[in-house]
Order: sequence, then structure tokens, then C-alpha cells
Amino acid sequence: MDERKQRILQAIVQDYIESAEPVGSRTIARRHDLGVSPATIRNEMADLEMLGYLEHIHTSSGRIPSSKGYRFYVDDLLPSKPLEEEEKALIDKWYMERVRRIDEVFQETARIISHVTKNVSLVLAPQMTQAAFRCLQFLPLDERRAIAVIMTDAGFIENKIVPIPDGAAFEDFQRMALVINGCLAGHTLDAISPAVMKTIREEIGDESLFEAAQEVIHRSLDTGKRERLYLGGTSEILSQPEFHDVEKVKEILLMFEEEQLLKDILHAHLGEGLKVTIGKENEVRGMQECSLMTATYHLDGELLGTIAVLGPTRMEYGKAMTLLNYMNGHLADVVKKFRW
Amino acid sequence: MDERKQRILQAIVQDYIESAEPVGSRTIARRHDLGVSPATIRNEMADLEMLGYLEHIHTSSGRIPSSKGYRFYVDDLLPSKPLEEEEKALIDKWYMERVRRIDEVFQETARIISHVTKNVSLVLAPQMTQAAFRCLQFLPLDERRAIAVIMTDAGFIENKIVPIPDGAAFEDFQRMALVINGCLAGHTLDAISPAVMKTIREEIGDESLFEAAQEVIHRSLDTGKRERLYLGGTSEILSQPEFHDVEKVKEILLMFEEEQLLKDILHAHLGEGLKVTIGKENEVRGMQECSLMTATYHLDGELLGTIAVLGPTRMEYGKAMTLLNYMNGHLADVVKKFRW
DNA sequence: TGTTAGCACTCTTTCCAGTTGAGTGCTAAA
DNA sequence: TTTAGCACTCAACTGGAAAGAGTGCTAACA
Repeated sequence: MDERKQRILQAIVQDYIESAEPVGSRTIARRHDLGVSPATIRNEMADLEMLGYLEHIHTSSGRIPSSKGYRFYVDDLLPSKPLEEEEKALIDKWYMERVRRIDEVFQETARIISHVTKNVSLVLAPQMTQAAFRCLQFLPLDERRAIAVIMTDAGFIENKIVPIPDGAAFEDFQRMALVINGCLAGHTLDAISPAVMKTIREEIGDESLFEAAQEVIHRSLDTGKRERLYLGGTSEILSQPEFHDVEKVKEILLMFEEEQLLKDILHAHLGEGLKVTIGKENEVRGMQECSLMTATYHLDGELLGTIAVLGPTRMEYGKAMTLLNYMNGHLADVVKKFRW
Repeated sequence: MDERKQRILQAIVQDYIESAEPVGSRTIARRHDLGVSPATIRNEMADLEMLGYLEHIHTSSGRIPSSKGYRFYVDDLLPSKPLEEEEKALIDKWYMERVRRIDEVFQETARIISHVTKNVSLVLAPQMTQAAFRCLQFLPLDERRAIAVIMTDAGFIENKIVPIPDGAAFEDFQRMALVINGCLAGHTLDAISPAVMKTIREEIGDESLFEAAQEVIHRSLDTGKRERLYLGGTSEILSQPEFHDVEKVKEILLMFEEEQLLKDILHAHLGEGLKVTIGKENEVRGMQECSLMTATYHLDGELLGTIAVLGPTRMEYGKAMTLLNYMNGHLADVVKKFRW
């Protein structure tokens, strides 16, 4: 793979991303100053096809990049350009204007990403399991019920109604809260071991009270695992010529409805930094003609969540990468602002 | 509009709903036992077109119903049939299997409606403004902050972090909670008047404390107004031949992204019972080739929210109406089960 | 007088053949 | 090694012909 081949591949990928039409040797020669004639380019293209970087619909059509071609382009040929200052300012402005509560941060992030990249965006919001348990408190509701309020370090508060077992009083619950807080404070929720639970059981003593406690803790774990997913710009993707076929649109919309599937996909990329999965590299049916770019964002070293761009393989990788890299670092600042 | 015309109109609408093709006199004569020849039907069709119930694409095409035609069909010709017992059982099963928390009730309702009708469903979940304020409590968070927990009769609990003003202590907040609970208990949130606020101000005495209280109350009002909207089956609509054109799909998907617009539309129908808005009767651009069927559900006489079916004008009105009527009565029961 | 059969007419859809144009692959010359 | 030239391929477009569905009108019929 000599340098000229690389330049030609780069030219083809860029032209194809722009035009969505198979590109021919003549077009490349005219639009890019490679200093060689179309015939030479044709020879190189034949080689590139042999090597698996390009594809051919039929004998007399131009070339389009294969998944392998995009992969090489993304890994080695992508011209990097930082985000414009004014774009950064605009993004800050959007956050300022439209976000009032912490969960709106993610909604707005999804909006921004889809708006800038003209593709679908996905934002997986922090899961409580990664955040440390902070404290649990009970509030009296009526004679037979109490409200459990559970807080974590990441700024999330959950609540649940618990029935007070016969023979117990609200005061027992308050005592129980002390025990639980003593044992669990600082633990991440998925680090709560059976041994710790056993200690709690012994300290509480009463079996029916412990069952209530267990339910609360179980619930907080359960809620924690329920990561939230925000989708943006599902209609943007329809502007792309590859989605002019309604059947394909349907397939992808159907995928968007399967929230758990999307969460699992994003979850699998958690902690991997910026990663691009191109075309057939995607295992999920319905995404084989798409590329997915994911990035994980952090806050003070603690894993927070995943942001992603989903578009046709012919997406503007450079732009998407630039934006995700920026949001990656920026999102932590925004979250901090809307934290406690 | 004699009876024969009505039967012919009914036959045309039904056939068109089924086939999505303009229907001709011969088809009607063959498929429906009207006892007259195609020629007679042609004459009647010409009359119906004159009266505005039918439309004509070009000289030699069959007829399709106009908005007026659908309107007459829905109002006067719709054959009513109750939901099958087994369908009811299936719906109950779905709720049982998939719903764990109160907000999942609405998500699942949307799923069920879209699944049964093969159209898009919209569910506007209860707004707190309609629910009565139950009580407010504070929990200590640290020296300078407290957590406010607000509960309403409808089973919703919201929380918010409030800073404790300099010079005040957590105990002042507890005193404040007593005052607020005394003044607001039983009020619906939108019935909290300036006069009541003034009383609270006087009873609290301290200005900075009152400001904190005001913020909490304002926040609970604010959250209350944020009705939640659940969408289901956006991909279903693509199976309909009228959405084979990607431009139309895009237009409607774009509408789905404007959550506030959808909320406003559903909100406008709140309290009107079962209502059908057909084709051009819809004022919103992008919905002019669709019909929207809405129904409001109640719980113990208290307004809860709106459920709706959105589909092409050629939707199966009978089925949708049957289902909405059933869900209408049924949803209250389900909500009750998942309430406190 | 309402109903029906017959027929001419309209318009869409489908098919086919011919043409155009973009693009390739190969060969031979520079 | 590069390039010009040329034959070849294939998709996309064009125009016309034929088929088919359906209408509207007229005249006959019960």
C-alpha cells in the first residue's frame, strides 16, 4: 500500500461520502490534484479492489469503499480538525438555554450531536451501579407505610414506598437506616456483597424488618441498572440517500424501538474510548449498512456513560469524531454544573 | 342521502381501508351483496362524489373517500364490535408481565395500542397539576443542604436539593415543612394562589427561608406541568402504503421529535371523551393525511390523561375505537394497582 | 321511472427496444 | 511506468405500443 494508493483511496472515500455516488477514475483525476491521468488511477483502483478496499456494483460503475476501505480511511487517512470556537460557543449556549435539570443534560446532548452531525445520536446516561451509595433515609407516609429515599454520589435520588411490617414501627425503620448507612456508605451498588448483607441482617435482628430492607436495597440496585437512553435525530437519517428505501427505514426504526438492544450495544463499548464500528463489523442485523461511533465520558476518573453517533457507513467520520471528542471532555463539565 | 347511498359509501370505505387501492363499481358489486349492477353503483358513486363524500384521482380511476366521507363513516356507519375476551386476557397478561413501576404502565399501554392497531400510539401520562398536594418533607443531606421530598395523591414523588441559607438550620426547614403542609395539603398544585403563598410567608417569618420554600414549591409545580408522553410503534406506520414515500415518513418522524407539539395536541383533546380527527380536519402540518383518535381516561372521576392512535386516514377506525374504549376504562384499574 | 347492458373513451401501468453516457479493462505506444 | 485510445458493459432514460381498469353516456328494458 504505497502512498499514491493511499491518496487515491482517501480521494475516493471523501468523494463518495460527499456525493453518495460511485466514483470513477475521471472524477478523481479532475477533482483531486494527483498529477496522474485517469488511466493510471484506473490501474490503482483495480489494485485497491483486489486488496479489498474498494467494491464494484457492476462492470461499468465507479467504485465505492468497502468496510475495509472505510476502516483504513478512519484509522490512517482521516484528516483531523478541531472544533471551531464558534461551534463550541454555540454548544455552550444550547446547554445554557435549554437545560434545567440533570436529566435534560443528556437529552440536550443527544439533540446537539444529531443536529451537528445530521445523524442519529445515542446517549447512555450514567448508571447508578457505577456511583457510590451515599445514604438511605426513611420518611413516614402513614401508619403502615414509609418512603425510602436513596441517594448516590452521582446526584441521583430514588424513592420507593415500603410497607411497615406488622409489629414494627417507623422508629424501627430509622434505626434500620442507621445500620444500612453504616454498612453500605461509599460502596458502589454492584459491590454490595452477600457478606455485607449478612452483617446487616444480624445487626437488624428482626426478620421481617430485614426483608423490608432487602427489598429497598434490591430496588435501588434494580433502578441503578436501569440506565437511561436518549435518542436524537431519528429523522435526520432519512435525508441520506441510502435510506430512500422504506424497507430499510423500517428496519432501522424497529431497531430504535428496541431500547434494551441499543443499551446493550452501547454498554458493550463502555470504557473503550473513542471507537468506530463500520458496516459489516456490526453484528446486529439492521446495522450492517451503518457505522457506529462511540465514546465514553468520565467525571473525575469515574465512568459516566456513552455517547454515540449512528449513521450510514458513508457518514462524515471526521466531523463526528471531532464532535464526540469535544463532547467527551465537555460533558463532564456540564454534568458537574447540574449536579448537587 | 338515502340508505342505498349509505351502504355503498360504507362498502367503499371498508374496501379502501382494506386494500388501499381506489375502488371501482365492479369491485363493490362483486364483493358486497347490494343487489344492483355496477352501472347503478356508478350512478350512485357519481352522486356521492357530487355531495363531497368521495374523490377521484383522474377520470378513469376508482373512488377514494374524502375526509367528509370518512367523517360520515365514522359517525354513522361504523359497525361496533366489542373486544374479544381473549384479547382482553392478553392485554392483562402483558401488563402483568412487563410492568413493574407506575411509569411503565404508560409505556406498556403505548406498546399495546400500537401493537393491536398497527399504528402509532401516544399516551399522555397524568400531570401532577391535576393531583392534590399531599405532603412535603425535608431530609438532611449535609450541613448546608437538605433534600425536599414532595408527594401527591396520584402516587408521584419528586425530590429536589435545596441549599440551607446562612443563619438557618435544618430544624428551621422542618418547622417550615409543618407550615407548608398545613397550608397546602389537599390543594391541587394549580390551585395554589398568591394569597396562600402570602400566608406561608407570614408564618415562616424569615425571608431567606421563605425563598427556599418558594423555590421548592415552584419546582414541584414545574415538574407537575411536565406531562410525560410515551410514543409507541413509530415503525408500524411504515407498513402502510401511504408511507412508502420517504419524504412523508420524514415529515411525520420530524413531528414525532417535537414532543411539546404532540403534548399540546393531546392536551387540547383532554376531557373530550373519544374523539376522531380526520385528515384535513387536523390543523397540524404533517398530519393532514392522518387521522387521530383520542380518548381521555379517568380515575375516580379525576382526569388522568389522554391515550391516542395516530394512523393514515385509511386506518381501521372500528378496531381502534374498540380498543381505546376498552383501554379507557381499563387503564384506571391498572394504574390503581401500581399506585401506592 | 329506476335499472341495466353496451360501448366509446380516458388514463395508468407495463413492457419493450433503442439510445445515451459514464465508466471500465485491455493493449500498444511513449 | 505512464498514458492515449478503443471496444465493451451496464444503468438510466426515452418513446411508443398494448393491456387493463374504470368511467360516463346512451338507449333499451321491467
